[in-house]
Amino acid sequence: MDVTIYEVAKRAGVSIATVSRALRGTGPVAAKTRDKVLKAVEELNFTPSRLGVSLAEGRHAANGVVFPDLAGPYYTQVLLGYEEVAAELGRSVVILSTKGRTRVNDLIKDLAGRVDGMLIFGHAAPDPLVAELVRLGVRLVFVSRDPLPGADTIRSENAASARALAEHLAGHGYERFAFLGAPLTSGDDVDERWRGVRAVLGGAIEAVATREYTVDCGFDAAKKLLKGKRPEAIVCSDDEVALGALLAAEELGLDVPGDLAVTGWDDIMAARHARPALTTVRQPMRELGARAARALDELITGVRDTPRHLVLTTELVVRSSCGAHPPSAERPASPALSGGPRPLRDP
Amino acid sequence: MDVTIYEVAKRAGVSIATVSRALRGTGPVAAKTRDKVLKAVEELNFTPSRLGVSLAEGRHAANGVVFPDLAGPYYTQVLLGYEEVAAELGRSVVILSTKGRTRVNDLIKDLAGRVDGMLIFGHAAPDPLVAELVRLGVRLVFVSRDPLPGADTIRSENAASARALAEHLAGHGYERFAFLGAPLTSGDDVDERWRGVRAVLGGAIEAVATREYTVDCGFDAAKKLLKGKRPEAIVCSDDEVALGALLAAEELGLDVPGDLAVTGWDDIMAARHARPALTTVRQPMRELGARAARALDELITGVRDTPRHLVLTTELVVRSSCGAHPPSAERPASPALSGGPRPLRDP
DNA sequence: TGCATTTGTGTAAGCGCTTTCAGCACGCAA
DNA sequence: TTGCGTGCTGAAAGCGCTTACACAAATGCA
Repeated sequence: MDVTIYEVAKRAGVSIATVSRALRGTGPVAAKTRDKVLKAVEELNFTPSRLGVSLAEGRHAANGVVFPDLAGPYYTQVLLGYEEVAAELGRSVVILSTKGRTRVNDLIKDLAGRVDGMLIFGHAAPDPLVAELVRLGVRLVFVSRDPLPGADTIRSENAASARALAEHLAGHGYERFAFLGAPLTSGDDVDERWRGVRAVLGGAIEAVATREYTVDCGFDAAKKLLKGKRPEAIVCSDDEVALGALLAAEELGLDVPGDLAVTGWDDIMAARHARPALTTVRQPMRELGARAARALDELITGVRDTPRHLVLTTELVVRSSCGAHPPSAERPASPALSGGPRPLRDP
Repeated sequence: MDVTIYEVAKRAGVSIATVSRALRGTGPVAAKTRDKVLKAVEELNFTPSRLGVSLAEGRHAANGVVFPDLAGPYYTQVLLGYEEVAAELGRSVVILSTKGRTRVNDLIKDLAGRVDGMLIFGHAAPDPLVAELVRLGVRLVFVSRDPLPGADTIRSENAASARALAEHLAGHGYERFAFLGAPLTSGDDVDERWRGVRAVLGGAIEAVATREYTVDCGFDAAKKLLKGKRPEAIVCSDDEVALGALLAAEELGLDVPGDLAVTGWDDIMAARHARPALTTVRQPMRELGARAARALDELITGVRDTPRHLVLTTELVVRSSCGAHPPSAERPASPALSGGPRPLRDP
């Protein structure tokens, strides 16, 4: 990768300006000249240095993405949606994982220096730093957090879906609930879900924290919870925690949904395959990433300069883990769902 | 991000060379001068442009990674291990997913132009392109593929582990086997596993392809397979396919391991939580990524310039999906395991 | 005190591109 | 013939840094 535009120019017997024009198609170049240039490029196997181009153009043609960890399908799916669209827009994606890192601020600032803008998951970057980045003019898009001045935010709807889910469970006749995977950060997705279910169930639901939103942590927390005076239904912060809860129930010899109802959130692939199949709320993870990439592109190209806060719709996916339903009766949308998530029976 | 070193120099009343030296600690700078510079840097909130630095230094301080998809824990874990070490070495990570992409060659070449070296999973890059990259002097490390001249390769041991697994299954007395998730590419990990088990089981095992290495595909293929004259044991290409097979068995009312033994590969988190818990071969996924990052660093810094082919050891993890074992008898290593994977009973 | 080192700083030459600007040659209408 | 585009090309000025080199000032030592 060290043949430069000068060597091409020399070989083609033209100036570097002409080589550049011929290659990018900017400005007029005589057909004969272009051929000479392309021939030289071919022979020398020339690829323009990305650094030279970026420095001259004043843009990186790269986006960053900051996430806490890549554990589980959620981050992965969003990331894939993001990368796909970014590639389509001619941008590379630079990743940064913050979990367990020291000097996160420096890492994020360094990242900011090598991209035109970045996607940040939830609260993966500390608020003061975010403010500084905004002040410096870094283009930012946040996923899964509360709106924030000066930057775009994109998230899936949580509150209404959570209320719908809670009402569905209440419709089963349950009276004692637990919310497993209590929010560790206010303003993030899980926090909204918690507020949503609590708005419906009030004092009938208690919050139980898990260390992380993983199967293991869900398992541990659920086991502990179920050994005490156990709830009739566990609403989990996400599907992974819910899978952990299912395992804990099985280990304790509890039948789901007979002895205990369990619900998740996200509708990851494993939710459908779980036994029993998991009632959950589907959020469009890949689309979240894709939209974020497009939003970022708009900010970078300057098509738009005022922040926008987008909320994607979700679907309540009723399967068997929340309790027995009449075998084939199509469930009508409850009033609470209007304008919110559409309920959906899984085949 | 648009205050330059010139403005800092002006404000501090020194030359840009001095600013650079003060900031990087190269060359002598009087304490008083340094303070002036640092003060100016602080006041202007200066961060050196990554592009300027890279262009001058002649290095990107970034590594690439090319994978087909990010589906499932395997790629994710390797990626995390890689990113962690790369960050530790002061390098960013630029990702590129190839699945479903057109013009993959261009994407990879573009990536090559913005990094100092890259990690490529299996056969995610076509061989002719790889040859060209090697010729161009791009530093490359491959994960999970057969050794290849001119580049490092790192993989987990497959053949011996596969033989050990096959012998373990044979020890259960099974006589009719299927290998689910037949290799689509010769030379990759799954291919080695298939060769390994076949070396032991010979004609007693038949290969069954799946479209991809996912739970869904494993489920579909297993269902089809189990409806015919079914084998007594299914050796799966990886854990995800195996989880699909478990689900298919359940759906068909087959007891695992009573009616059918199933094994996986990788030991992803879900393997331990599956019902029944999955017998599998553990491979050090994060370490694979971490080692790749270090190997790449060696190639880039020039500490080493001859390719190296590394094979990490694996562990046979015997759980319940392969058949009943005496409750607490520690399983001795079979002779076939010497030098190969260490067997391990999971609590 | 004189001379050889250090030490500290600035100048300027890159690094590999893009793009403005000026200039040249040509064709065509006046 | 003059004048005026028009099409094509090259020189050169950046883009934001690092660093070799030159040089002045400060220091060490006899």
